[in-house]
Amino acid sequence: MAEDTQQEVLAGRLRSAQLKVTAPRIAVLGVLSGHGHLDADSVFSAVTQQLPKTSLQAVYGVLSALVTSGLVRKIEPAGSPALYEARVGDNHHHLVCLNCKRVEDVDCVIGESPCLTPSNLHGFAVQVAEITFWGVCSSCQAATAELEPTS
Amino acid sequence: MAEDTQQEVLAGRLRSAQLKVTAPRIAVLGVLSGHGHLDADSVFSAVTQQLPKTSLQAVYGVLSALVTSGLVRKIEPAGSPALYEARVGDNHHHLVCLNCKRVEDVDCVIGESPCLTPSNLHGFAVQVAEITFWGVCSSCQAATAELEPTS
DNA sequence: ACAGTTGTTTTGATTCATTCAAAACAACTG
DNA sequence: CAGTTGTTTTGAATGAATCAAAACAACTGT
Repeated sequence: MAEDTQQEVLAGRLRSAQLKVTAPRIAVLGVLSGHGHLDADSVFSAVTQQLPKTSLQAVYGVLSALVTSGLVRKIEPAGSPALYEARVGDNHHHLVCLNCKRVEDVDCVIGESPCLTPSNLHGFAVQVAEITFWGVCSSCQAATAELEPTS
Repeated sequence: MAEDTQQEVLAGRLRSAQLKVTAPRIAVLGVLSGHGHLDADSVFSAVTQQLPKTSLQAVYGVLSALVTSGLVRKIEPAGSPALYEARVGDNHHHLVCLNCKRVEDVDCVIGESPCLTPSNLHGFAVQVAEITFWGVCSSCQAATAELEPTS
């Protein structure tokens, strides 16, 4: 059935990253492939629905292994717990809502290379440029407009 | 003496931000004007040298008041506690060492505006773009080179 | 100069996300 | 299928930051 093939795809990804294939790892990878940006606790909740005896620490362990091997990316926006996403390898950026902390992907920035070129490197060997756009998401704009109809 | 005029300058900055002038606030502002990027605990250590009975919570309270009023900027690089800096109003960016977490300022990015223009806003009202450059600082490069002379 | 009001600082406790460590256990190798 | 290696569980601990109430200090107007 479809679930099995999906599990095999995920297992293959784990194997090619030289990771042992375990049920918690498949579950975590599956959850992250479905949803966008989840914190450890949300991943834990989702995982325990299919694998009830998984511990939170196992989730932390799995996430850390997946991040280290490059299968999952960890982002840490100010004011939120760490978030994990399965979209990887394209160094995309993020839009974060100042109000509700919702996160959206930003495919890339116009021009691209300017953002990777600081004017003064202070002797640093720069490896990546991480851009976070802070703003107000559409739902929060709507909610604010409702509270202040004419100001 | 010079110290008094410096204190008056800091007091003036507090007044023009509509903040009451208190000894802990002047001390915190003074510490941040001298050094670069400090976490709450380092600010606390520096402040208690001139004002021994200041509490850590007071430092947190002062920092939060200064940040809210725009006199101090708070940055939260992944993997470090929050850092505070007195340089404010110019939306400069940061270079962070992947190894030792040292932070340096980046005056601005070549081109500047491209980095403020995401390709898809997802309905967000974007207010600021924050750029963090991750790399290895010169001291850590030197330390690594010493451990692996020819590889 | 001083009393009142407002806002700040202290004191003490608590929260949350995350990490550590040891023992029990399961996946891959040959 | 047994052995090795690495993972997961269990239980506890950490660090950074926040909350709340009481004591206190800065500014206002008189």
